[in-house]
Amino acid sequence: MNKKSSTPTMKDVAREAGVSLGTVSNVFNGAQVSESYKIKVEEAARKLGYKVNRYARGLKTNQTRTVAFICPGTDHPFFGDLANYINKALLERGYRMMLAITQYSLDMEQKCIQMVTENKVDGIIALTYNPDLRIDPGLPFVSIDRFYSDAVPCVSCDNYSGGTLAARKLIELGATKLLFFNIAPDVPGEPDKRQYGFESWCRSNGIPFESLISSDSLAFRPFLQSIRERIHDGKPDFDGIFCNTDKMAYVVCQILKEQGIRVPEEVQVIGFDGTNMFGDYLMPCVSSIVQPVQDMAETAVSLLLSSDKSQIPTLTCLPVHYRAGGTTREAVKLDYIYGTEDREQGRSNGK
Amino acid sequence: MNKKSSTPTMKDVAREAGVSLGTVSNVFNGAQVSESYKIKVEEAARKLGYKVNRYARGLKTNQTRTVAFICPGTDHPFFGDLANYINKALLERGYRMMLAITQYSLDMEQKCIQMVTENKVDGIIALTYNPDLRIDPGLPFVSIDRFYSDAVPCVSCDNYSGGTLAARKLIELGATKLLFFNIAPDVPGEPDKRQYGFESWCRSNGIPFESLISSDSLAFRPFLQSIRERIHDGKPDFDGIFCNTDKMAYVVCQILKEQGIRVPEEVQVIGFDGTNMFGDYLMPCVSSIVQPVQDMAETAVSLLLSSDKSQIPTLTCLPVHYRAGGTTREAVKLDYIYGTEDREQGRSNGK
DNA sequence: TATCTCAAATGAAACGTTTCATTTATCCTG
DNA sequence: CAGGATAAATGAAACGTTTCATTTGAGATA
Repeated sequence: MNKKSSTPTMKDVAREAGVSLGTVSNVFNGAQVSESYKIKVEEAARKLGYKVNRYARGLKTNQTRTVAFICPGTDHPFFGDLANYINKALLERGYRMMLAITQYSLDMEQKCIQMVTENKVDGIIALTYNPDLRIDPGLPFVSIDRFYSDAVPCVSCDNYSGGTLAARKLIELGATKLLFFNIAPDVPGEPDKRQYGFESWCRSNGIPFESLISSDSLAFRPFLQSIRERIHDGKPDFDGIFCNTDKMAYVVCQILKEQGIRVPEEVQVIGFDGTNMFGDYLMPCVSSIVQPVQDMAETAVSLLLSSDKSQIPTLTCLPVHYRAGGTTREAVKLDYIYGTEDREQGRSNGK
Repeated sequence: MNKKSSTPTMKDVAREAGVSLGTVSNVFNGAQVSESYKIKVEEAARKLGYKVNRYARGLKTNQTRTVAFICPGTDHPFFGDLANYINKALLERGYRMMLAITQYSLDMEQKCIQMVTENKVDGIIALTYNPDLRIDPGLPFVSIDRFYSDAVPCVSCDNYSGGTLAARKLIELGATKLLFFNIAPDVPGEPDKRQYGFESWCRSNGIPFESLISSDSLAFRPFLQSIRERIHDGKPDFDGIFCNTDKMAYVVCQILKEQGIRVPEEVQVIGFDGTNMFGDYLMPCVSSIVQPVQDMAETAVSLLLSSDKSQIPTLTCLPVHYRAGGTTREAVKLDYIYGTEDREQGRSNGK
């Protein structure tokens, strides 16, 4: 019956409907077509099971309604959430997300840019660490958490205020001598400002504090070592800790527990990220400065897709807030599981 | 200088190198080309900054070296890990992953299939729930955790043995009366076998048990309600709980805590998934039956890409194992943080 | 009726590759 | 040195769309 068994093309649809190729194209692109022809074409397309060939279209139009998100991995809850929200925001605007994973490798970051460029994406949102990234000035690009240049808009949260807030909260909740923990990043980035905010607030308010920065750039083991050295047995000489990430906060809590130091009774701990594992159901979680992940995703997408390129801010810092968890001494009893209806976030599918 | 300012094509490279179009193509596809010509072409390509146009190539070859992974979301640690490993396995084989997120919506599952088909992927790996999914028999397809038909290979873990193992472990660790918790799935799937394995082992060994299945299909709230009803105040009439997922296990632990029941002293809890949040650093985590996520990813990829389609098993069940966490009474003290060097998993970048 | 207008339909050309039937060059063999 | 065999290079055609200059035809106008 069919001349060929392969997937039907517009030409097949045109023949089936008894119209020209251009008309078929016009139907699928919403151009001016008389109602009767439109119906004929749509019917033929349905009958043949026609699907547009995005490669032919992309070749011709040179735009793909696809945006790349380059990120270290989906294995970390923060990145996983971010990818999820960016995907959502793009979908709502009629775009597709192409995810490129770098596995925390600086070389891969450049390769991913190359790859997504070959795929003719209409823009790139990137969470990268490589300071020497070569960015094509012709391709819309939004960076997350890393400032490259005035030509590359950067979206981050208000890290500085987050640091300030953490210090203030710890003091308000009864701590008197503070510690800051971090792993030294090997390239500067927006998150560094958490420390500046923390230290600056402590200084302004005459609060004694100490910052402990594990030197070895990106590995976690030396970090464990250095905090274990700092937290010697017996009575600790501090009672409030601010960690640069939630993950570090969990580790610190564990080490405190090892040493027989009770959290939050003796020492209170605040992390950063607001990691929302298992929705809100992982309890008790670490107290944390919450990044507005969804806002960041939305903002990155709308900046990238914005048509008025002259109006785009160089750096956008979105507001953070504090979320009480199980590692601080809140006056009011926590009430997560009994929480209000709006905490339920759609279907969970039992997972 | 340049005839046109747009991105250079193979034609431009051919002109620059003083060779024919076909030769340029041969160079980039590893066909037989003399060394001197190869060098000329590569030099010209570098000079012009030539990048292959995947849309032109895809149009011509009708294959894209891209595989779609359709999954509910990257916000759940299990899916996030899976996506990460599938991406890795594909990359190692010279393929790219295209991620399509369904947000747990059955309609979206079909739309995602449509979308990735338009994008001419070479195959699909899907973690879906819709029992009526229309699957193109001409396109390689591997399903995860859901059996569709003999024509669609399914990869899962050994859920049945996992259920068995959970029951056995609880008893070995001193429990005497067991409980199983789950949310009733609205469509059957491989994970259902966890319950069968659990119950079957209990029956064979004369262990008293009870299975509590929250009826409302996919929401988490009724689940909370039903376990709270079951766990009434005072002395519980059970001392071991197996939960169908880690997330449920965390919730159950939290509710037990609310009721003043100590874990693991009075009641021990085992979950399912082996969720590896923050690498291995979230401690103490829930005791769990660990799914071999990486193996599952590798297997799905190699089944999909296997050239000998006649040899592909209908159902592949990969072995699970038990991982002690903080919710069971192990004889030996846990030692995660002090663990051996091989627990460190590459760079963590401070996140 | 002849002419003009304008919307609708047409179909050839182009997008940047790969493919493959020819052509050209090189090296042996007798 | 003629003839044959092999390897390398060539360039036109094709992939399935979109685009756009052109054609068609139905009303409206004179």
